[in-house]
Parts: sequence; structure tokens; C-alpha cells
Amino acid sequence: MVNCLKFDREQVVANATTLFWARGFKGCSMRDVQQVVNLRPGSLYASFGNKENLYREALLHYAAAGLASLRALEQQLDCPLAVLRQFMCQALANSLTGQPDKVCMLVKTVTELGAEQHPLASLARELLQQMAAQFTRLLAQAKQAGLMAADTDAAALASFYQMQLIGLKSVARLQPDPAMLDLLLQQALAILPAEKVH
Amino acid sequence: MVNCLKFDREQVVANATTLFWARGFKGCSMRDVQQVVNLRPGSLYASFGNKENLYREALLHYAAAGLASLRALEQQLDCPLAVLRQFMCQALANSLTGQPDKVCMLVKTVTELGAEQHPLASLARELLQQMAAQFTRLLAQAKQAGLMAADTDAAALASFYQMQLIGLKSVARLQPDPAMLDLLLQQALAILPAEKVH
DNA sequence: GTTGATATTGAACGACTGTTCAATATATAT
DNA sequence: ATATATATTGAACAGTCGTTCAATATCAAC
Repeated sequence: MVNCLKFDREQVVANATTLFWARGFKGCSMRDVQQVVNLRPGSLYASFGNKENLYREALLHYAAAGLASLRALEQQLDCPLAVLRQFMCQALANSLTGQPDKVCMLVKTVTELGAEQHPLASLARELLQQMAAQFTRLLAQAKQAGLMAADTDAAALASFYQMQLIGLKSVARLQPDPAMLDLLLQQALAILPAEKVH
Repeated sequence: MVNCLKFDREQVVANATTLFWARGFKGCSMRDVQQVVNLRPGSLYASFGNKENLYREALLHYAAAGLASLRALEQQLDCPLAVLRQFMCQALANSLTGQPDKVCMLVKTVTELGAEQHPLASLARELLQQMAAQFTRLLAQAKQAGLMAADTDAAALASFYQMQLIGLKSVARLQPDPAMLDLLLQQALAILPAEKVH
């Protein structure tokens, strides 16, 4: 067995993700990618096959990072509702600080490629549902802990939460006025059942 | 003065709008446009200059249609809050029936071209703010009519309303389950101050 | 050091992009 | 009918796209 790889595959995917995230699938040429990952076409194609596969890996990388940051919050915070609240705050903060256009990459992919029923859009949709499933799980936990009414539909509330998140990030890109956005965040959070005082 | 135009300029813009809306700026070649409007490149370029200008006209056409449908609702309904509510219902209904990917074209444009600070993205942002201004106006009317608390911030509520609209349409594209979407719509509408019984 | 397998290179391919323009057709004015 | 101004046509341009591949460099094994 021989291994002559000079580059860190994961780092390449990470860099490609940043670029694809900012500029989209069609807005980003393979030459752009080659430059940002400092690789010649042959190496890139030997490792990833083609542009679509590379973007697929970028999507998976992005989604994994999202799940990881949610898990991190779960380990820091006891209350599942606090986890959701903090996740939303974090998302907005990233939208504000991030230099590029920091809408969720999954949403952006569905927006760009959904109409032509591109396989990458299907994948992005699946990953978004995966995220929503995590929200559902947290809300079910909250229900079991008596933090929410027993007849609450956890899945429906999770979808609603995701809708708030998507809407908030979109508006954040339209008018990056921190004061206004904070107000919107508060209004959105007000929908979630409040945490019990302790 | 001589006029040899064989085509209806407005109809051309309308058809181009549909195509651009579905497939985006980069996802749509001028040859695609030429085919759908049944015009050869020379005519198209003589009338519109270039792709960017044509897309610009499409954006304006789209935004004008949105404002027109809002005005239509205003003439049908007395209560300004009912207008907003109906507008949202209508938006969701269009998302469900529309064959292509019926996210708001303005949002889609900002999503696609916002990161590279493209002039078309700036225009789309302006048009979205124009729409938000209409919402603000309606909410201010509602306030004056005593339908809402006097200390309500109409502009902030309008932004929040727009956020709900964007989120709802995005989720509608992710999981086109009418029952779930109707539930989300109801939750979103619950945020708006209720109309007085009459 | 030589060998054999694998990785990297960069020029090149054909297809497609937005756009142009000389040739042609059309409509009005006289 | 002729002349003139304007509109339409479609072939063609230069640039970019995703992708390939023979030539070259690099590695581990003996």
C-alpha cells in the first residue's frame, strides 16, 4: 500500500464548504475551488470524482458541523428548551458576524437547485429534516420533563421553530440592523414555551 | 417614426420573469430565455441591452405584481389586518399550487447574488423593503383604527410579519405537507393582533 | 539504488456562456 | 413604387465551464 497524499482531505472539504456556502453551486467554478484548496484539477478529480460529489461532501460536512454545535449546547445546558433558545441566538450571531452571506447552506442549496429537482437539493432537504428531527427530540424531552403542555405536537412545533430560524436568518441578511434583529429574535423566541424558573 | 416590433415587450418580460424566478440568474442562460420568449439574440439585446438589465426588469415586474395583489386585497377587505392575513394565506396557497419552486423571487435573488454584492441583489433588497413598508402602512392603519395597542411598533411588527412569510414559504418548499403547513400558517397568524369581531 | 505503484501536474478538450454584427426583412413616408 | 429608417436574423466571437489525460514527480519495498 502506498500513500502519496500531500493534502489534508478534511481541510480541503472544509475550505470548499466555505466557498460553496458563500457563492452557491453554480456561482462557484471548479477553478475557484482549485485555487482556494490549492490543488490542481487532477488531484481534485481523483479524490472527489466531480463537482457534484465535492459539493455533496461539503453539504455533509456543513450538516455535521450543525449537529455537532447542537450537541455541544446539549452538554452545556440542562434544559432542552434553553438549548433551542441558545441555538437560535447563536445562529443569529453568526449571521451578523459572518463576512459572507451566512444563510444556512442547506436552505441556500434547496433555493438554488430545488426547482430543477437536483439530487443535491434532495440531499439538502433530507439534512434539514434531520436537523428538524433533533429539534423534535429536544421538544419531546421538554414535554416529558413537564416544561410544556402534554398535548403539544413536538414535531409541529419543531417545524415552526425551524421556520422561525430560516425566517430570522433571511431577514438578517436583508437588513443587518442588530437592534431590530434582536427584537425579532425575542419575538420568535416568545413562541417557544418558556423555561420554568428555578 | 417607425415601429416594426413584432413582439409584446411586456409579455416577453412576463415570460422571462417566470423562467428567471424558477431557475435563478445563473441557472438560466440567455438561450433558455430566447427560447421561452421566442426571440433571437439580436432582438433581445436591442430591447434590453444585456442579461442583467433583463433580469432587472423581471424583478421590477415581479415586485409590481406583488404590490398589485396587495392593493387588490385592500380594495376587497375593510380591515387592514384581514388584508395582511389574506395576503399570507394567498402566498402559502401559491407556494402549494405553483409548479416551480415558488419562493419569493426577491428573496431568491438576494440568496443567490447577495454574497457577491451584486447590484441585482441590492435592487431585490430595496424591493423587499418597499413591500415591508406597505405592511408597516397597513399596521399603522390598524393601530389608528384601534385594532392594536397604541404602543405597538408598526415597523418592527411588519418586519416580523415579513419574516414569518419568508419562513413559511421556505418550509413549504421543504415539506409540502398541506396539513402541517396550514398548522404553521395558523401559528404564524396567531402572532398578528386579532381582528375585532363585528 | 532500483523497481513498481500511486499522486500530482498543467495543458488541452469540447461544450456552453453572454454578446456582437453584417446581412436580411419589414414597415412607414413620399 | 421607391427610399429610408428601423427590426430581425442566425452565424460567429472570445471567454469560461467541467473534465480528462499523458507526462512527471513522489512514495514505500526490496
